Amino acid sequence: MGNNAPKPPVISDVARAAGVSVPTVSRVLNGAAYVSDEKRLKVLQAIEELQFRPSAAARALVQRQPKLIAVIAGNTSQYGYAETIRGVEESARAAGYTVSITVVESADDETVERAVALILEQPIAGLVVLKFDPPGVAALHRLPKSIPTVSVSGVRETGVPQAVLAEADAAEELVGYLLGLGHRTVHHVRVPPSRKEDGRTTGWRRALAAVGADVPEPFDATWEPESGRLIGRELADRSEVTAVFCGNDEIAMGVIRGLAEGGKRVPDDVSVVGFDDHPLARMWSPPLTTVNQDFAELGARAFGMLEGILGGKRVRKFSSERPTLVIRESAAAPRS
Amino acid sequence: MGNNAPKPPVISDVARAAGVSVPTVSRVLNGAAYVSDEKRLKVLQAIEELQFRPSAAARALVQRQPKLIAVIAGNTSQYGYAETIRGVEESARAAGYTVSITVVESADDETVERAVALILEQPIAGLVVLKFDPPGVAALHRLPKSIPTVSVSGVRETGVPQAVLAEADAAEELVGYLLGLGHRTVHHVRVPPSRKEDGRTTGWRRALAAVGADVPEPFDATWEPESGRLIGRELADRSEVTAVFCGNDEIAMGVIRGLAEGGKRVPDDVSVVGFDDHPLARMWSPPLTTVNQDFAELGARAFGMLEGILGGKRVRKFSSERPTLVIRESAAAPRS
DNA sequence: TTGAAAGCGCTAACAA
DNA sequence: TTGTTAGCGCTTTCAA
Repeated sequence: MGNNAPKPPVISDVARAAGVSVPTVSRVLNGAAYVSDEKRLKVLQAIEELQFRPSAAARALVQRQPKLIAVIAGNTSQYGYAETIRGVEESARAAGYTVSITVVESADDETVERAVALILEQPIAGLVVLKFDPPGVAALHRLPKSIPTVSVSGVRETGVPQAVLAEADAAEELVGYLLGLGHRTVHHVRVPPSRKEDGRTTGWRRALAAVGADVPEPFDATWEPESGRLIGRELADRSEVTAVFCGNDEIAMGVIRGLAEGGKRVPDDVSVVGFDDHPLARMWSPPLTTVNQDFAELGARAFGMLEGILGGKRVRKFSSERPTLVIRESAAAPRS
Repeated sequence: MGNNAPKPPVISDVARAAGVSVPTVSRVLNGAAYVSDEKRLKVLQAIEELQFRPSAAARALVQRQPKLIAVIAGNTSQYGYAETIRGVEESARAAGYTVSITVVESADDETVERAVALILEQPIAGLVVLKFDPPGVAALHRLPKSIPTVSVSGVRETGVPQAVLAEADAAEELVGYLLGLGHRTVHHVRVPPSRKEDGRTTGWRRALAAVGADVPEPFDATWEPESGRLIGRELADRSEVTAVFCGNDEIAMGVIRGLAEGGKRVPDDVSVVGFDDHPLARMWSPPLTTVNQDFAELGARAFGMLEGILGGKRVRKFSSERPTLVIRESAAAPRS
């Protein structure tokens, strides 16, 4: 079997059916020039009858403005990523663009190169790169400068225009809050950083420095909550830890579970805070103190910048937003 | 400012630079026919120098086989959706395809029509429709049959080829387990169903019928854990409920929180089970008893079927997989 | 208001 | 092994 399907009608079929020339059909398609009502009607009818859909490929070729935006990301199902992508997709769709997603699984040359090549094989109008992690950063470096690009990140950096979340400031505030509760210092479990150090970690360091607190060695988690659980178990055995700042809520949940398995209660024995304000954060026991980040808005903003560039507008280098502290019940004063 | 960027080189630029004809360049590009090593080298050099990338639009136009797969979904960030999309993307990428995502926000005609039109404006090779919910189902109905399509769902249905999860069987097993624990009946909180009734609900009904238990009116949640919390609060006041089967883990977590707010403990006062085996399910307190569904595998399977169709192969109508029960600690025998 | 002609960047057929 | 010639389906001149 296979392709015995009747091949789709093309513009000339419509023209013939309507008894007009091809350019006339094109004109009604684009609503561009004057077409007599009579012919317009005939054309419309023919289109309807034949179920005609103009070929996207041909259009892209001749118009030189594809309606496809490519998003490059290190992963797609992690909360922050998924929400950012949702924001991009939603606003892109409203503006008549489709979005493609390509994940770059690791930062090694071959993987990055393959993913980039794949993307460039598509007729794309522009790119949004989620550079929350090393693969994203690596991909950004491989991209030809000739394609309009916007990046999305948690820290300001020079380069392409960027939609950014002021994570460092928010993290500093959050850790400052913990310190204010009376904790001597705050331990840190970080998620995979985009570079040597990401905004969350920087903010943590700044808060500790501000009060002259000890700066303990951070723990490294992966994106999996399970890695948080393992770290939680370790933490449970360290009697000096009274407060833990986790790189995101999912890791915080894992850490809390690990702590529980190790016999420690939150927030009675140790305070644990997260980051992102995941929808489950407030359902957790205890409800998580965290920082609310509007990733969907971030994605929308990134698309907005890209749209500006595509429209030939002058676009600001940065568009940043400040996350907000959300105090719930997973942090308390240390036991005296 | 805007487009003062030098426009990208095209194949004829390469041909000129390499001192060969355009088709020769095309030949080395596609590795198709014989090209002398000498010319091949020159061409390769020219390509490198000019940073030439063949136009995807032109290729799609002439080859009639675009390398883009469109995924249509009711949402993108919900766990099951996100994972399925990841599975599609991953296997598509391995096969040299890019995937685009379009969300259909509701099932109303206009929304569906707009989304479909957007997708059809792209040069797509095939479609994967996630019909876990009404928007997905509606979209599927609007799609022209001329485009190779595969759907993904929790229940077998005729129509286009389908990758399916045998949710009803798994739900039946899970509810049966609860009944086996000694519960008189099991209440049900369902997530937005794809049609009048989805597999999870059907399985629940079957399990109750099998033992002649009462069939209480199900509760309807949205995709938001918060809706589960609200329902949990209601449930807390109903002393006859001893076991609750939730449509997914996130809702289960919300329900448990609501129950806790209403003074009920899980599983001591009431047993609650979820569905999906979300990565956070085992981190929860208590760890959630649920059903493991391999959505990524489901997505991969869907792409596999699509690839088969595109390759002109004969493809089976269904490809199903049986989820597995995961017993943890959120369910126990009822208090006597 | 309309049609004829040209061309977008590429690949496929056909000679040479 | 290579170049010449034709399109792919559409939009955009340019005349009429």
